[in-house]
Amino acid sequence: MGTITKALNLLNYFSVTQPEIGLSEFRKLTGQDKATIYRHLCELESNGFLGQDRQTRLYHLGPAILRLANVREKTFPARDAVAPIVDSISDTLGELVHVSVLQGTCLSPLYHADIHIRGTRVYFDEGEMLPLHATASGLAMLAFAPADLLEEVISAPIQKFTESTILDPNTLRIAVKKTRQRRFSISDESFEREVCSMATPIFDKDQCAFGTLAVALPAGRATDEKRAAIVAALIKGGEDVSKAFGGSLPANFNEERV
Amino acid sequence: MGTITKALNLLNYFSVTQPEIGLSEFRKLTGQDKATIYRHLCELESNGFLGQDRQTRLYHLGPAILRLANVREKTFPARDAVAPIVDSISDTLGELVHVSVLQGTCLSPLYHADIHIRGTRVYFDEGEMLPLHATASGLAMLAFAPADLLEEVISAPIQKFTESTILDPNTLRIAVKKTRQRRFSISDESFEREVCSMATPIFDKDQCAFGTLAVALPAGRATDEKRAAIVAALIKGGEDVSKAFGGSLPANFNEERV
DNA sequence: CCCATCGGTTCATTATTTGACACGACGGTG
DNA sequence: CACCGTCGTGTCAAATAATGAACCGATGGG
Repeated sequence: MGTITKALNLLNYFSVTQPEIGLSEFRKLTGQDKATIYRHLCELESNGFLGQDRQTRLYHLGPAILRLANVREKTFPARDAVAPIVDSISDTLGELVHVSVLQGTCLSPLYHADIHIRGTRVYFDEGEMLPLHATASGLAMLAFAPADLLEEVISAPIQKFTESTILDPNTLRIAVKKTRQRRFSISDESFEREVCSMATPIFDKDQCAFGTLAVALPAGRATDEKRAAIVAALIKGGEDVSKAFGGSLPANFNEERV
Repeated sequence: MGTITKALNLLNYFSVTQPEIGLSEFRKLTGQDKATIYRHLCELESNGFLGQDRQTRLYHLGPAILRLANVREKTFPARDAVAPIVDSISDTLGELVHVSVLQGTCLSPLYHADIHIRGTRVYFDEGEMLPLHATASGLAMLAFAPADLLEEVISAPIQKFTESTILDPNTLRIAVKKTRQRRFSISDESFEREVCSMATPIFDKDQCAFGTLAVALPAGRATDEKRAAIVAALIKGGEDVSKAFGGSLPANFNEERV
């Protein structure tokens, strides 16, 4: 692994729940040497990717990221492009909908539409990465990405999130295969308790799956009728989102269904 | 210069006017070896910081940046905090106002308020870095940052933007000193033709200057009355913005004025 | 058909990174 | 006070990764 990757990886430890991280904590998180991490942190800081609190000495994400995000959004308005589609699906279903894109062996949220109704709703954090093996989005991604992605996930240690998290490689292979046949995936509380989620892949202009469109709802609300509605919305929405990215569904995508 | 800095530096070449960059172009821009750049680009891409168009092979900023920007804004809502203040100043003055933060030897825009009136207005790009020696913001920054920043700027080659750009180190020193005395800086067409700009520093909770509040307007509109109004707005606004960041003005800041 | 340009790849050399250890400073705690 | 953990530095030999020149295949002109 190159030096650049190691340094950039440090940035991935920041999340909404952990916006500030100290040197010792990084050592625990990464297992790397203190001096190494420190040098990386300094270099990231001097480039504006990190900032440091003078009192607590804790590090946090820096302003350089905002500038880059600005350029990215102005020139590749992906979020703007998907937002109306995701919002619309969320409105009709009355559930949380999100679009995430593959980043290494995780999915990174790109946009999500919250719902504003009374009662329970799923909490979703756009700053948190989604694991491939435990989420509906992940299954949908694995099912339509090149096969070596699945192998990569299986070869790594598989983290357990709930009682329903798939831990066995073979079970995972079967779930992925089933997802490929159905064109959408289902996750019943495999990532978070009480949360049911369904997802479908989205494709770029080369017909490569690069992310997912997903719906997440409290398990108690996931009746058969609701599920059917979600599937319909996903199948239509998946195509819409792909188009919004300038992409299109693979030719055999519709026929693959069993 | 470390490997990490070199790689991150590649990201800085992206801007709204140049959202896609190819390998050869990077070679021209950086002067580095092609293979080196290529490896850096690959590593940045595999971490989601860059994406590549399969047809044109050009690189663009990746989605990982969006996620990090999201975390940053959710946890350190700097833009949200500053926005109302900047908007308000812009409204009362009827001119473009922006807040930028120091990043290395440049200023990186954090937020700006456009004006929506007929006639001329200054174009401002939040994705573009501002040089320290040629802008009002830069002078204000230099005047209140540690002295070695000025030395660093002077020791580097000084780029000429217009006929009025300060190129001579001593002239720059004098301008900085004057700015320190006045508490605000003026730039008459030293960065862009026909643009007059004025700025004041903003301070964090350690009373360290970390950025600037600035107003930019067409030179023709910069009458004496207008300038007086801008100075008043900057002096009040500088304190407001500093407070919004949880900071405050240095104790001797008001007394320094001559 | 030749030449230039571009993205991508290879490989031996070189320079950098790495991690272990050590030291000083700081802040909190018993 | 002594003790503890943490951050920030240094040093240094060994390991590793970065480097740049050369090379390849594809593409597009003239």
